[in-house]
Amino acid sequence: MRMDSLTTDADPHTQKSTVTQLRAFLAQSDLPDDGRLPPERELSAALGISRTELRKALDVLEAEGQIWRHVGKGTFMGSRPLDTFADIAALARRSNPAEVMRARIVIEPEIARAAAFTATPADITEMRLCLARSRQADSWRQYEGWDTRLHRTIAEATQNGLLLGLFDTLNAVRRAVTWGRLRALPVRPAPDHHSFREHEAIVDAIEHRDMAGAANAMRNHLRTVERKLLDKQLRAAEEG
Amino acid sequence: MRMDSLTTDADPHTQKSTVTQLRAFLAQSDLPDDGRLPPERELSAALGISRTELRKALDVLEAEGQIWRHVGKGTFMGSRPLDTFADIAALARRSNPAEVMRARIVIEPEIARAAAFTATPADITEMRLCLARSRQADSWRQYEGWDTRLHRTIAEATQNGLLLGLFDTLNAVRRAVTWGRLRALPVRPAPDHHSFREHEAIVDAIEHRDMAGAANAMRNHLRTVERKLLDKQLRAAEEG
DNA sequence: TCAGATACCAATTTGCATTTGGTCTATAAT
DNA sequence: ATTATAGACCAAATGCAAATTGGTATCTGA
Repeated sequence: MRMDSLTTDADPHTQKSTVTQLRAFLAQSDLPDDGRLPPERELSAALGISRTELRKALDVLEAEGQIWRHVGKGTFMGSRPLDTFADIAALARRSNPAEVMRARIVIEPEIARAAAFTATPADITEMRLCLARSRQADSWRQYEGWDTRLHRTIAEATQNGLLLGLFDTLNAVRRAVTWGRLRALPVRPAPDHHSFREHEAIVDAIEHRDMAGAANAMRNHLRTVERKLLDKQLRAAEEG
Repeated sequence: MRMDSLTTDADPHTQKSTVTQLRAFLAQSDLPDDGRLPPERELSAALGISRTELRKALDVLEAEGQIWRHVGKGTFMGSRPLDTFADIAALARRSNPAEVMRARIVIEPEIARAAAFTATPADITEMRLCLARSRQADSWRQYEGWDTRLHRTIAEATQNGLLLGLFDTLNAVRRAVTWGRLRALPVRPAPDHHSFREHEAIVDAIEHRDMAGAANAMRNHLRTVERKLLDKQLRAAEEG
């Protein structure tokens, strides 16, 4: 450990003064709402210091967490916005089937409730179409396709693009999460498959503008799915 | 009656033939990996038919679910992929403050309900901390920081990483959406600001494991925020 | 009456120039 | 010798105009 590293830090006074000068400038200048401060080239000119020196001062503020920077974007006051967790793969890696199921049970009933209030006749027509097609499905894969589309149509019926986006994210994670794994069985869902009745109850409630009924029907449906899923995992655990 | 001699007329035979011709073309031409087929203008020229007629044939294929189309993008084979916009910026561009508020009212009460079931003592301690800090805030910016952290702590308390991820997405969109715009007023929130009472009601309910109460308190809080937001927009509209 | 051609529209993509933080180098200063 | 300065360059990000593309309306002609 060489002590001269401290002395070569040449004049702590100088450094501190530039940081102080910068702090003062930032305190008195009113920044735009997004907290962005001027580009380094402008700021250094405005402060009458070199860009190098300014950057050293900015390094200090960044280390203190006062500012955050990003190439091409700029330098901003405040703390860096949390990493957009919107990465499906990352979410899926951190999650698991049970968690996905719980999240669905939290989110989707409320989406159904909202849809019961905002759904257009066209939405309901499409829901009915999904119902019919899912009954006619020749394979589980086809059935799953129409099931997914029904749930998404309900999310669309909220007429809220953000809710639809959140639903899509949830759905993408659901598909990405590694389950036991979906069988591509040639057999088709039994005509008395529980989802048929449950799906119909949901669409009926939405059609009748029964918000509470829609939420309950969706919750009931997802809880049944959850139960079947847990049963399946148990059986797989016993067999495996 | 000789049907086959009158091929110039617009009978079902002609229409069907264009569809067949199109099918044959698509079968023998190798499309790029994304399944995109040539623009309508090119394709109609290549097939020696008018764009109108081609579009009618494409309409048939689309109804059959063989292809999907999107303005500005093109026409593609296969089923339409769900636009998985996990992209915050894209979501924000398509959304607006009112929509964000509605989405919060749909999602967050249920998150609070789940949190009331799963919150740990440590979670509740942190919520109380956020409450206290928000009361002590010197500026709206500081207050907003603690408010955001409180809501996120509640989402964390669900112990569900996926729900937390969805909440973060919602929150990121909320920040990204351009409002009237947040004032950087030097004044601090009044000591009797409505959010203080409402936040406390939420945390109280969570602490008492009162799931319905937590959901109601959160809904009540967000509805108040929504009302204030609308009032503000109205005033801004009148002034501007 | 209806297919065909044309023009226009809005959503989207593409390409290019600009901006911006990050980094390196040469020069001058001390 | 060290350091500060200025300048140049890079990659990421942005902004903008032009081109592309599916969708739609209008006019024409048979």
